[in-house]
Amino acid sequence: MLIGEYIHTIDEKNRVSMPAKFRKELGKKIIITPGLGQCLFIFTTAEWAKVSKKLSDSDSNLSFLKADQRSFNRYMFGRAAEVELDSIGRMLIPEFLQAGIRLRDKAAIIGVKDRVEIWNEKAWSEQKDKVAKEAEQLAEKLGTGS
Amino acid sequence: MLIGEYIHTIDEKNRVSMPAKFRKELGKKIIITPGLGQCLFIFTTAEWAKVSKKLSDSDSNLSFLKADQRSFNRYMFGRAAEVELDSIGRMLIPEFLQAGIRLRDKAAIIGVKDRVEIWNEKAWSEQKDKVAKEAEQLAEKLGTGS
DNA sequence: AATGAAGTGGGAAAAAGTGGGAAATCTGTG
DNA sequence: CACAGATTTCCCACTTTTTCCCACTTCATT
Repeated sequence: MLIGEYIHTIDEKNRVSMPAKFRKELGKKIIITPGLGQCLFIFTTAEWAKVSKKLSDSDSNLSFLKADQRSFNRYMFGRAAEVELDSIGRMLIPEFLQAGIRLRDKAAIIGVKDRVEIWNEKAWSEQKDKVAKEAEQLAEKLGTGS
Repeated sequence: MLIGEYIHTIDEKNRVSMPAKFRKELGKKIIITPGLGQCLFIFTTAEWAKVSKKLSDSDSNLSFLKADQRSFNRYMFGRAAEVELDSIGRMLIPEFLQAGIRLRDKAAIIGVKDRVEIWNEKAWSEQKDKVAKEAEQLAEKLGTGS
Protein backbone atom coordinates (compact mmCIF):
# COMPACT_ATOMS: atom_id res chain seq x y z
CA MET A 1 0.00 0.00 0.00
CA LEU A 2 1.25 3.45 -0.92
CA ILE A 3 1.34 5.65 2.16
CA GLY A 4 3.38 8.50 3.54
CA GLU A 5 4.58 11.92 2.57
CA TYR A 6 7.95 12.81 1.08
CA ILE A 7 9.41 16.18 0.12
CA HIS A 8 11.77 15.86 -2.81
CA THR A 9 13.63 18.25 -5.04
CA ILE A 10 12.62 18.83 -8.61
CA ASP A 11 15.86 19.65 -10.42
CA GLU A 12 16.61 21.76 -13.48
CA LYS A 13 16.06 18.77 -15.69
CA ASN A 14 12.56 18.24 -14.30
CA ARG A 15 13.54 15.10 -12.46
CA VAL A 16 12.09 13.98 -9.14
CA SER A 17 13.15 10.95 -7.15
CA MET A 18 10.34 8.53 -6.57
CA PRO A 19 10.46 7.69 -2.85
CA ALA A 20 12.21 4.37 -2.51
CA LYS A 21 9.29 2.99 -0.55
CA PHE A 22 6.99 3.40 -3.55
CA ARG A 23 9.22 2.02 -6.25
CA LYS A 24 8.58 -1.63 -5.90
CA GLU A 25 4.83 -1.31 -5.92
CA LEU A 26 4.72 1.13 -8.84
CA GLY A 27 7.14 -0.63 -11.11
CA LYS A 28 9.43 0.90 -13.65
CA LYS A 29 6.82 2.41 -15.94
CA ILE A 30 4.16 4.78 -14.65
CA ILE A 31 1.45 7.06 -16.00
CA ILE A 32 1.25 10.65 -14.81
CA THR A 33 -1.91 12.70 -15.28
CA PRO A 34 -3.34 15.92 -13.92
CA GLY A 35 -5.21 15.05 -10.76
CA LEU A 36 -8.24 16.52 -9.08
CA GLY A 37 -7.25 19.62 -7.21
CA GLN A 38 -3.81 21.15 -7.46
CA CYS A 39 -1.86 17.95 -8.01
CA LEU A 40 -0.79 15.20 -10.35
CA PHE A 41 -1.82 11.56 -10.13
CA ILE A 42 0.55 8.70 -10.71
CA PHE A 43 -0.84 5.34 -11.77
CA THR A 44 0.69 1.99 -12.42
CA THR A 45 0.27 0.89 -16.02
CA ALA A 46 -2.23 -1.70 -14.84
CA GLU A 47 -4.30 0.85 -12.99
CA TRP A 48 -4.17 3.20 -15.96
CA ALA A 49 -5.41 0.47 -18.26
CA LYS A 50 -8.53 0.29 -16.11
CA VAL A 51 -8.99 4.04 -15.98
CA SER A 52 -8.54 4.53 -19.69
CA LYS A 53 -10.98 1.77 -20.43
CA LYS A 54 -13.58 3.51 -18.34
CA LEU A 55 -12.86 6.79 -20.05
CA SER A 56 -13.28 5.63 -23.58
CA ASP A 57 -15.39 2.55 -23.42
CA SER A 58 -18.78 4.02 -23.87
CA ASP A 59 -19.17 2.97 -27.45
CA SER A 60 -17.02 1.30 -30.00
CA ASN A 61 -14.18 3.01 -31.73
CA LEU A 62 -16.25 5.89 -32.92
CA SER A 63 -16.40 7.68 -29.62
CA PHE A 64 -15.06 10.72 -31.39
CA LEU A 65 -18.42 11.35 -32.99
CA LYS A 66 -19.92 12.62 -29.77
CA ALA A 67 -18.74 16.07 -28.90
CA ASP A 68 -18.70 15.67 -25.12
CA GLN A 69 -16.94 12.38 -25.21
CA ARG A 70 -14.50 13.74 -27.72
CA SER A 71 -13.45 16.75 -25.74
CA PHE A 72 -13.28 14.83 -22.52
CA ASN A 73 -11.15 12.10 -24.04
CA ARG A 74 -8.74 14.50 -25.60
CA TYR A 75 -8.49 16.32 -22.34
CA MET A 76 -7.72 13.23 -20.31
CA PHE A 77 -5.45 11.42 -22.75
CA GLY A 78 -3.85 14.54 -24.09
CA ARG A 79 -2.64 15.49 -20.68
CA ALA A 80 -1.34 12.11 -19.61
CA ALA A 81 2.22 10.89 -19.97
CA GLU A 82 3.88 7.51 -19.85
CA VAL A 83 7.10 7.87 -17.92
CA GLU A 84 9.91 5.46 -17.12
CA LEU A 85 11.90 5.76 -13.95
CA ASP A 86 15.63 6.04 -14.61
CA SER A 87 18.16 3.56 -13.26
CA ILE A 88 18.12 5.12 -9.81
CA GLY A 89 14.38 5.66 -9.55
CA ARG A 90 13.77 9.19 -10.75
CA MET A 91 10.85 10.24 -12.90
CA LEU A 92 10.83 12.99 -15.46
CA ILE A 93 7.84 15.31 -15.14
CA PRO A 94 6.84 16.72 -18.54
CA GLU A 95 6.63 20.49 -18.47
CA PHE A 96 3.07 20.61 -19.69
CA LEU A 97 2.05 18.79 -16.53
CA GLN A 98 4.05 21.03 -14.26
CA ALA A 99 2.43 24.18 -15.54
CA GLY A 100 -0.94 23.50 -14.00
CA ILE A 101 0.36 22.94 -10.49
CA ARG A 102 3.24 25.41 -10.44
CA LEU A 103 5.76 22.73 -9.61
CA ARG A 104 9.23 24.01 -8.85
CA ASP A 105 12.04 23.49 -6.36
CA LYS A 106 10.27 21.23 -3.93
CA ALA A 107 7.53 18.72 -4.59
CA ALA A 108 5.47 16.82 -2.06
CA ILE A 109 4.96 13.20 -3.01
CA ILE A 110 2.06 11.59 -1.26
CA GLY A 111 1.00 8.00 -1.08
CA VAL A 112 -2.79 7.71 -1.15
CA LYS A 113 -3.55 4.02 -0.78
CA ASP A 114 -3.35 2.86 -4.39
CA ARG A 115 -2.12 5.96 -6.13
CA VAL A 116 0.57 8.55 -5.64
CA GLU A 117 0.03 12.30 -5.81
CA ILE A 118 2.51 15.05 -6.54
CA TRP A 119 1.94 18.51 -5.12
CA ASN A 120 3.69 21.79 -5.08
CA GLU A 121 5.14 21.71 -1.57
CA LYS A 122 3.43 24.89 -0.47
CA ALA A 123 0.09 23.92 -1.93
CA TRP A 124 0.35 20.63 -0.12
CA SER A 125 1.03 22.16 3.27
CA GLU A 126 -1.89 24.54 2.81
CA GLN A 127 -4.05 21.63 1.85
CA LYS A 128 -2.99 19.83 5.02
CA ASP A 129 -3.73 22.84 7.22
CA LYS A 130 -7.13 23.14 5.71
CA VAL A 131 -7.94 19.50 6.19
CA ALA A 132 -6.52 19.52 9.71
CA LYS A 133 -8.90 22.24 10.80
CA GLU A 134 -11.85 20.51 9.30
CA ALA A 135 -10.81 17.31 10.98
CA GLU A 136 -10.63 19.02 14.35
CA GLN A 137 -14.06 20.45 14.02
CA LEU A 138 -15.35 17.14 12.92
CA ALA A 139 -13.71 15.37 15.84
CA GLU A 140 -15.25 17.84 18.26
CA LYS A 141 -18.68 17.23 16.87
CA LEU A 142 -18.21 13.53 17.14
CA GLY A 143 -16.91 13.93 20.68
CA THR A 144 -19.86 15.90 22.08
CA GLY A 145 -22.29 13.49 20.57
CA SER A 146 -21.73 10.24 22.41
CA MET B 1 -1.23 4.06 -26.46
CA LEU B 2 -0.95 7.56 -27.87
CA ILE B 3 -1.00 10.09 -25.05
CA GLY B 4 0.50 13.44 -24.22
CA GLU B 5 0.92 16.87 -25.68
CA TYR B 6 3.76 18.24 -27.81
CA ILE B 7 4.29 21.70 -29.30
CA HIS B 8 6.15 21.57 -32.60
CA THR B 9 7.01 24.00 -35.33
CA ILE B 10 5.33 23.93 -38.69
CA ASP B 11 7.92 25.17 -41.16
CA GLU B 12 7.64 27.02 -44.45
CA LYS B 13 7.41 23.75 -46.30
CA ASN B 14 4.42 22.65 -44.23
CA ARG B 15 6.39 20.03 -42.39
CA VAL B 16 5.83 19.05 -38.76
CA SER B 17 7.87 16.60 -36.72
CA MET B 18 5.83 13.74 -35.42
CA PRO B 19 6.73 13.44 -31.72
CA ALA B 20 9.22 10.63 -31.39
CA LYS B 21 7.05 8.93 -28.79
CA PHE B 22 4.27 8.46 -31.35
CA ARG B 23 6.34 7.24 -34.28
CA LYS B 24 6.65 3.61 -33.43
CA GLU B 25 2.95 3.12 -32.85
CA LEU B 26 1.85 5.08 -35.90
CA GLY B 27 4.24 3.57 -38.37
CA LYS B 28 5.57 5.20 -41.49
CA LYS B 29 2.29 5.76 -43.28
CA ILE B 30 -0.56 7.67 -41.68
CA ILE B 31 -3.97 9.05 -42.63
CA ILE B 32 -4.75 12.69 -41.96
CA THR B 33 -8.34 13.85 -42.04
CA PRO B 34 -10.22 16.96 -41.06
CA GLY B 35 -11.10 16.50 -37.42
CA LEU B 36 -14.16 17.37 -35.48
CA GLY B 37 -13.53 20.54 -33.58
CA GLN B 38 -10.74 22.88 -34.60
CA CYS B 39 -8.24 20.16 -35.41
CA LEU B 40 -7.01 17.43 -37.70
CA PHE B 41 -7.15 13.72 -36.95
CA ILE B 42 -4.32 11.33 -37.61
CA PHE B 43 -4.93 7.59 -37.74
CA THR B 44 -2.77 4.59 -38.37
CA THR B 45 -3.72 2.88 -41.59
CA ALA B 46 -5.16 0.03 -39.52
CA GLU B 47 -7.26 2.32 -37.37
CA TRP B 48 -8.45 4.21 -40.43
CA ALA B 49 -9.61 0.98 -41.98
CA LYS B 50 -11.81 0.37 -38.96
CA VAL B 51 -13.09 3.91 -38.79
CA SER B 52 -13.89 4.17 -42.46
CA LYS B 53 -15.69 0.86 -42.40
CA LYS B 54 -17.84 1.98 -39.52
CA LEU B 55 -18.57 5.31 -41.14
CA SER B 56 -19.65 3.92 -44.46
CA ASP B 57 -21.54 1.02 -43.01
CA SER B 58 -25.06 2.25 -43.47
CA ASP B 59 -26.60 0.04 -40.82
CA SER B 60 -24.09 0.71 -38.13
CA ASN B 61 -25.58 2.24 -35.07
CA LEU B 62 -24.98 5.74 -36.31
CA SER B 63 -28.29 7.46 -36.20
CA PHE B 64 -27.65 9.44 -39.35
CA LEU B 65 -30.13 10.40 -41.93
CA LYS B 66 -28.91 9.14 -45.22
CA ALA B 67 -28.35 12.57 -46.61
CA ASP B 68 -26.43 13.57 -43.53
CA GLN B 69 -24.32 10.49 -43.72
CA ARG B 70 -23.51 11.17 -47.32
CA SER B 71 -22.34 14.67 -46.67
CA PHE B 72 -20.46 13.65 -43.58
CA ASN B 73 -18.68 10.94 -45.48
CA ARG B 74 -17.90 13.34 -48.23
CA TYR B 75 -16.32 15.54 -45.62
CA MET B 76 -14.19 12.83 -44.04
CA PHE B 77 -13.26 10.78 -47.08
CA GLY B 78 -13.04 13.55 -49.59
CA ARG B 79 -10.41 15.34 -47.65
CA ALA B 80 -8.50 12.47 -46.11
CA ALA B 81 -4.87 12.27 -47.11
CA GLU B 82 -2.43 9.42 -46.93
CA VAL B 83 0.90 10.81 -45.81
CA GLU B 84 4.32 9.24 -45.35
CA LEU B 85 6.70 10.42 -42.71
CA ASP B 86 10.08 11.40 -44.12
CA SER B 87 13.31 9.70 -43.08
CA ILE B 88 13.51 11.65 -39.85
CA GLY B 89 9.87 11.44 -38.88
CA ARG B 90 8.26 14.56 -40.25
CA MET B 91 4.86 14.67 -41.88
CA LEU B 92 3.76 17.00 -44.62
CA ILE B 93 0.42 18.64 -43.90
CA PRO B 94 -1.48 19.29 -47.15
CA GLU B 95 -2.47 22.92 -47.41
CA PHE B 96 -6.13 22.18 -48.00
CA LEU B 97 -6.23 20.63 -44.56
CA GLN B 98 -4.42 23.46 -42.85
CA ALA B 99 -6.83 26.08 -44.05
CA GLY B 100 -9.65 25.07 -41.75
CA ILE B 101 -7.64 25.19 -38.57
CA ARG B 102 -5.40 28.20 -39.17
CA LEU B 103 -2.25 26.20 -38.69
CA ARG B 104 0.91 28.26 -38.67
CA ASP B 105 4.14 28.60 -36.70
CA LYS B 106 3.34 26.35 -33.78
CA ALA B 107 1.16 23.28 -33.75
CA ALA B 108 -0.01 21.29 -30.75
CA ILE B 109 0.14 17.56 -31.34
CA ILE B 110 -2.05 15.59 -28.99
CA GLY B 111 -2.25 11.88 -28.35
CA VAL B 112 -5.83 10.77 -27.73
CA LYS B 113 -5.56 7.04 -27.11
CA ASP B 114 -5.62 5.60 -30.59
CA ARG B 115 -5.55 8.72 -32.68
CA VAL B 116 -3.47 11.86 -32.80
CA GLU B 117 -4.84 15.36 -33.16
CA ILE B 118 -3.18 18.47 -34.53
CA TRP B 119 -4.24 21.87 -33.27
CA ASN B 120 -3.27 25.42 -33.73
CA GLU B 121 -1.35 25.99 -30.52
CA LYS B 122 -3.55 28.79 -29.32
CA ALA B 123 -6.76 26.99 -30.16
CA TRP B 124 -5.54 24.01 -28.15
CA SER B 125 -4.85 25.98 -25.02
CA GLU B 126 -8.26 27.62 -25.31
CA GLN B 127 -9.83 24.23 -25.78
CA LYS B 128 -8.16 23.00 -22.62
CA ASP B 129 -9.33 25.96 -20.59
CA LYS B 130 -12.83 25.48 -21.83
CA VAL B 131 -13.01 21.83 -20.95
CA ALA B 132 -11.14 22.09 -17.66
CA LYS B 133 -14.13 22.81 -15.46
CA GLU B 134 -16.58 20.31 -16.82
CA ALA B 135 -13.85 17.71 -17.01
CA GLU B 136 -13.10 17.87 -13.31
CA GLN B 137 -16.69 17.22 -12.46
CA LEU B 138 -16.85 14.35 -14.89
CA ALA B 139 -13.60 12.90 -13.69
CA GLU B 140 -14.86 12.96 -10.17
CA LYS B 141 -17.82 10.89 -11.21
CA LEU B 142 -15.65 8.35 -12.94
CA GLY B 143 -13.52 8.23 -9.84
CA THR B 144 -10.24 6.51 -9.47
CA GLY B 145 -11.20 3.92 -6.95
CA SER B 146 -13.52 0.94 -7.40
C1' DA C 1 32.35 6.66 13.44
C1' DA C 2 31.60 3.33 9.68
C1' DT C 3 28.40 1.39 6.46
C1' DG C 4 24.85 1.33 3.26
C1' DA C 5 20.85 3.16 1.15
C1' DA C 6 18.52 7.18 -0.66
C1' DG C 7 18.57 11.59 -2.76
C1' DT C 8 20.85 15.30 -5.60
C1' DG C 9 23.71 17.29 -9.17
C1' DG C 10 26.07 17.45 -13.36
C1' DG C 11 28.89 15.93 -17.59
C1' DA C 12 28.91 13.46 -21.89
C1' DA C 13 26.70 10.88 -25.39
C1' DA C 14 22.66 10.15 -27.99
C1' DA C 15 18.37 11.47 -29.88
C1' DA C 16 15.00 14.72 -31.39
C1' DG C 17 13.72 18.85 -33.68
C1' DT C 18 14.61 22.55 -37.05
C1' DG C 19 16.29 24.69 -41.17
C1' DG C 20 17.91 24.76 -45.68
C1' DG C 21 20.21 23.26 -50.09
C1' DA C 22 20.19 20.41 -54.17
C1' DA C 23 18.09 16.97 -57.05
C1' DA C 24 13.89 15.49 -59.05
C1' DT C 25 9.36 16.40 -60.60
C1' DC C 26 5.71 19.03 -62.26
C1' DT C 27 3.51 23.03 -64.79
C1' DG C 28 2.68 26.17 -68.11
C1' DT C 29 4.29 28.52 -72.23
C1' DG C 30 6.48 29.55 -76.58
C1' DC D 1 7.98 19.19 -77.79
C1' DA D 2 11.53 21.67 -75.40
C1' DC D 3 12.45 24.75 -71.93
C1' DA D 4 12.18 27.94 -67.79
C1' DG D 5 10.28 28.50 -63.59
C1' DA D 6 8.06 26.75 -59.76
C1' DT D 7 7.11 23.11 -56.58
C1' DT D 8 8.07 18.90 -54.26
C1' DT D 9 11.11 15.45 -52.44
C1' DC D 10 15.16 13.85 -50.49
C1' DC D 11 19.05 14.40 -47.87
C1' DC D 12 22.48 16.72 -45.00
C1' DA D 13 23.88 19.69 -41.12
C1' DC D 14 23.21 22.44 -37.10
C1' DT D 15 21.10 23.18 -32.51
C1' DT D 16 18.68 21.91 -28.69
C1' DT D 17 16.86 18.61 -25.69
C1' DT D 18 16.84 14.28 -23.60
C1' DT D 19 18.95 10.29 -21.82
C1' DC D 20 22.36 7.74 -19.60
C1' DC D 21 25.78 7.26 -16.40
C1' DC D 22 28.90 8.52 -12.69
C1' DA D 23 29.96 10.78 -8.36
C1' DC D 24 29.04 13.41 -4.33
C1' DT D 25 26.13 14.35 -0.19
C1' DT D 26 23.04 13.27 3.31
C1' DC D 27 20.60 10.52 6.41
C1' DA D 28 19.69 6.56 9.15
C1' DT D 29 21.39 2.37 11.30
C1' DT D 30 24.48 -0.17 13.94
